[in-house]
Amino acid sequence: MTSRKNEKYDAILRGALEVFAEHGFHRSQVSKIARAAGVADGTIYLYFKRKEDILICLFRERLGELIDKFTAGIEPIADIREALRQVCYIHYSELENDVNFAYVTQIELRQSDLELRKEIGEAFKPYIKLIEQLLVKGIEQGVFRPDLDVKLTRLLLFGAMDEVVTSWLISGRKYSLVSQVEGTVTFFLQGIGK
Amino acid sequence: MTSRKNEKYDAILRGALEVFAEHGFHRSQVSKIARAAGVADGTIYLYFKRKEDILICLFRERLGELIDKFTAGIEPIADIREALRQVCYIHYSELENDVNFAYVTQIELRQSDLELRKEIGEAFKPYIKLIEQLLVKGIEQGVFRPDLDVKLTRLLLFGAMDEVVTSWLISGRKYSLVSQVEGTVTFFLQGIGK
Amino acid sequence: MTSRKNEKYDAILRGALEVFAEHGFHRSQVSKIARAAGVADGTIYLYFKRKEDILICLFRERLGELIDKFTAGIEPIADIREALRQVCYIHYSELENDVNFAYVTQIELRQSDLELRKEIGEAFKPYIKLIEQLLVKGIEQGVFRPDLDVKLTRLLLFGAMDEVVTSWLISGRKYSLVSQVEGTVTFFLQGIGK
Amino acid sequence: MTSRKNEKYDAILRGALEVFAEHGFHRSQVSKIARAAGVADGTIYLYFKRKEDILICLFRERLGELIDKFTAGIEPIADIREALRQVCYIHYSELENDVNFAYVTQIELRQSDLELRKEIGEAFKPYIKLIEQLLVKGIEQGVFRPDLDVKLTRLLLFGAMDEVVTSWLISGRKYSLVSQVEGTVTFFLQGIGK
DNA sequence: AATGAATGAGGTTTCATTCAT
DNA sequence: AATGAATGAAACCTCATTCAT
Repeated sequence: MTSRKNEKYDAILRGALEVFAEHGFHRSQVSKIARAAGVADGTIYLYFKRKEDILICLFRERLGELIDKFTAGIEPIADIREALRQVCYIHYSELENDVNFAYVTQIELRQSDLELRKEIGEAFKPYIKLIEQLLVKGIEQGVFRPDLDVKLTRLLLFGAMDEVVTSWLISGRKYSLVSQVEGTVTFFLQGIGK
Repeated sequence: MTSRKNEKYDAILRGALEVFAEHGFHRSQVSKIARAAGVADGTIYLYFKRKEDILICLFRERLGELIDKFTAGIEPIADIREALRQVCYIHYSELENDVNFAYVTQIELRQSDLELRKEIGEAFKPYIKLIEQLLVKGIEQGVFRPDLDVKLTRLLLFGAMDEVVTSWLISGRKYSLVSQVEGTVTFFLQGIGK
Repeated sequence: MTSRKNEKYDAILRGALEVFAEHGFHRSQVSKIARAAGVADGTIYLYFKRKEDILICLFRERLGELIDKFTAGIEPIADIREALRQVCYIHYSELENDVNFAYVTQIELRQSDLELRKEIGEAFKPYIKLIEQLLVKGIEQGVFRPDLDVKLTRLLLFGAMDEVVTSWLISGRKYSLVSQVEGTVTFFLQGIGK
Repeated sequence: MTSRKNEKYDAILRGALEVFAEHGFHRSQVSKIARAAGVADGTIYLYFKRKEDILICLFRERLGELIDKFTAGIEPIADIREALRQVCYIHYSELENDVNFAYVTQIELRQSDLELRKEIGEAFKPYIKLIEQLLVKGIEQGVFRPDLDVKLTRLLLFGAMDEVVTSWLISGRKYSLVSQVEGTVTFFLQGIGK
């Protein structure tokens, strides 16, 4: 029942991901998304209030799944350093494995005004929080510098990874993103280590 | 003559910076920019091919000046670590001191499709190169790790600073950006240090 | 069975009257009417062919009742002048006592193209006819001018009353409509001359 | 110069009058009006804020002219009764001579919600005022009943004439409107009584 | 070089109506 | 008979760009 109900909703999100990634948000007409989703134009507005909402929901849905993967991925890891590596690995590998989603996240999602950016920032928070918790735990365990500014550092880590992904995308994905994990994590660990 | 010619050109860029910062790129009609610049709508097309060009040129002009400031700022500094601190300081302070430009750089400039993003990446290159040279020099001087992946690290540094600035903007500029220099640079130096 | 059938039919008309009066015909979505009537959107199309039909039927039903009231109201009155006064009184008092119906009659009903206007005119005919009969009887009784153009005069009477009602509605119903009966009827009976 | 400037404005109003009269307001697409006016769709929005504005302006312009004609028409007439006849004559003859304008005034103009109706009522005021002055003057001269409710009577007069015009239009203009002047004015001046 | 009136393509969204259940 | 999810046509308006002056 629920799955039936979500059928169109999911189809629209799938179609939107496709179209957004290929044409970019602003060049993606609602009718194009509808066609890709196999529904009528008007149907989209039964599930989403505005075109922008599709972008936001798309992002939220996928990011939610990602957060779960992050949480599940680092949970069993006792070593904080290893956990951080895992975060970076998941960040890079997930985006490398879903290029469409990577495009939407890195390029399209940024094509929005301040208002929307704030909402997106809100959606990112759980991830940022997760990094923060890692940092706090690391400080408690004496693995990271005790004088670390947690709020600043989480930005530095996220920003650094984010740029690596964007750059990889813009340059045409000519190299493996996952191969950058080692260099990134080494930089992080030295940076925040004692 | 040239200066006369530049008069309108500059006025348009100044007007555009104002309008872009206040309304965002997509909400900035050409006529609004023209009014802010004190010229007629059509005049803009004597100096710029398309609306997008204004954004690109605006960015290039200002970034050019910035690059000069960077170069001039670190030239006299012998200590590589200190030079890196200076880079970060200039990055943060320049954007903190010109909020309009900060908005355009961090928010509006990203509101563009892949095509435009590539052009912008091109404009950023001199800055990225400058960071790269710093890294190379640091490695040569034995101040930075010899196994540093220069191409990756420059992204990590830029990305980290970029995110700090964006986050500062989106959060409403409630704290001093320059006050984040120390934490940022410490993170960098430990991260890339021996 | 018939009454059961009429149950929904009536509910829809009641809902429509409510919604039309509050939002106006063009701003009254079928789904809004359906909700007000407590039925599904599709159900409406089991009873009415088009949205417009609801308006027409609504009007016809109520006008039918009104005509009956008019007929019943003037039947026992021997004095033609008094009968005319009664017509005006019913016209004003009925609309004053059902403001929703007044809105629909005076404002919404006019929001229709020529085609529809003709149909509405058709529905008005019995009322116009009733006025006409009154005039004829009055002439026969020697109470009214024998040279009266009946076809014209019925329009003049109806139009005059109609305008008084509309003006009362538009002005915000700040005075009693019934209080205008005396002035109106006096005007009818003796015009404005001495 | 001014005439040049008004050229398009007038053309649009002329086109709109044509299209409104033929198709009705709601069925008159902006593009249809533009074509009839010989301008581009967008041009319309240089002169009118919204489609509705065209209707309002069209009406105001023409009504303004009419008011002038009314004023000029009755000015030289000393006899109040004759002046009233003249008002009715102008009212009927002007609309009979410009059927398109008649359609817009009697049918299309009413197709608007309460908000707009109020604005239209505002535009009608000068005409209503003019009738009022006539009544006042007539009372002063002892030609009309001294106990006349001026505010009510002006509505009765206007409403009566208005209905005659509308009915003439809806019935297909099968008779001369001007031929109704005598009957109408006689009714006004002495009512229906003997 | 400068103007700004004119252009017209383009896209989101609404909502009356249908139809499978 | 009743539902309500789905449809998809339809149209206003915006605004980047042009071009006659």
